[in-house]
Amino acid sequence: MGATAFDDNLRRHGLRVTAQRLAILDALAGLGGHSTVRQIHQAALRRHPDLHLATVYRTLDALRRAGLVDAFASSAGSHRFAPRDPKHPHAHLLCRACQQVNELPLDSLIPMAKRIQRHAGFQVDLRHLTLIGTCAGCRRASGKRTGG
Amino acid sequence: MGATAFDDNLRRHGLRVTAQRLAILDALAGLGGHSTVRQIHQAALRRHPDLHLATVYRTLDALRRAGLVDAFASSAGSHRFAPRDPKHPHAHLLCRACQQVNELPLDSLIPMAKRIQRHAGFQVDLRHLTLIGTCAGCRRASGKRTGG
DNA sequence: ATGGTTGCAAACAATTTGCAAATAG
DNA sequence: CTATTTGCAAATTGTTTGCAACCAT
Repeated sequence: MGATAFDDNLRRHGLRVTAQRLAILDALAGLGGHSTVRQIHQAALRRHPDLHLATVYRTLDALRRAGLVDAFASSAGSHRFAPRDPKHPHAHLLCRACQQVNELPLDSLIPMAKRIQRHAGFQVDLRHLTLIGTCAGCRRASGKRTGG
Repeated sequence: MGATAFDDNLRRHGLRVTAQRLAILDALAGLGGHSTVRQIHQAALRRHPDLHLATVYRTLDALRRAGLVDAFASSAGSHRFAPRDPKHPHAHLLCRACQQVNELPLDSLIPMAKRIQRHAGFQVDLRHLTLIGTCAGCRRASGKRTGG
């Protein structure tokens, strides 16, 4: 582990490179995304047993401001965080039934965003978009309604 | 009290008609929508000075389950509530800069929802949709970027 | 009368903050 | 060396809950 990509990313954004931050970035990458602060903390503890929860909050906030992670609010209490992947930008599909989060490539949404910007002057941030609804599985499980 | 529309709505959904609930519904209507629990409580206190905050939480939850109000999570801590208006269903545009919430008629979004349902099998609940971004005013105020 | 509702206080959970010690640059 | 960053504990804020009294039905 000859530290590298992470180090650079941090420094590039004017943040100091600390063991804690590397542990958190590593946890974020490992969890894959859509994780709660609690989950990130748990995962990062493996690399850095002393890591304090408050540090995770502060670090995630710094990373968010630096644009290294995306944050979004779920209706269920806590926020979720995901490492930002410039190669595969995506919005989120949050199933109200099973609380599972899936990804939706931005392509499907760009026309809508353009239309809204034209009509309402509002510039939608598609990376922070979370669509709430019912996933295929849960819809089948309950009384699959076509809605509308 | 000539009670009426509100009374009926409550009873129709199997809820008892209490002074507290009428005060809360009235506050919701007066505030117009997108209000926090705190705001609703404050407003409702005028009609019912003893109204306890816990009651507001319980009532809003009951109203939400009954489909009389919509709830949505803002990234800034607390949830927002709005009376549901079947005549003018709308999604929400939340400006990250000024925290202001505006409405967006669902028409603009239905094609997108249909496409997602077809492709991902995910049924989007458009009434709980909050688009985060930057409103026209704030975009002009700061450095209006066209965003990628 | 009887079960849904409320007020209250206390419990909970998520997040933030002040401060001294530790440390990256 | 100096400005950041961290650990910790305590404070804040948002929300939920147990329970006895209360009130709509």
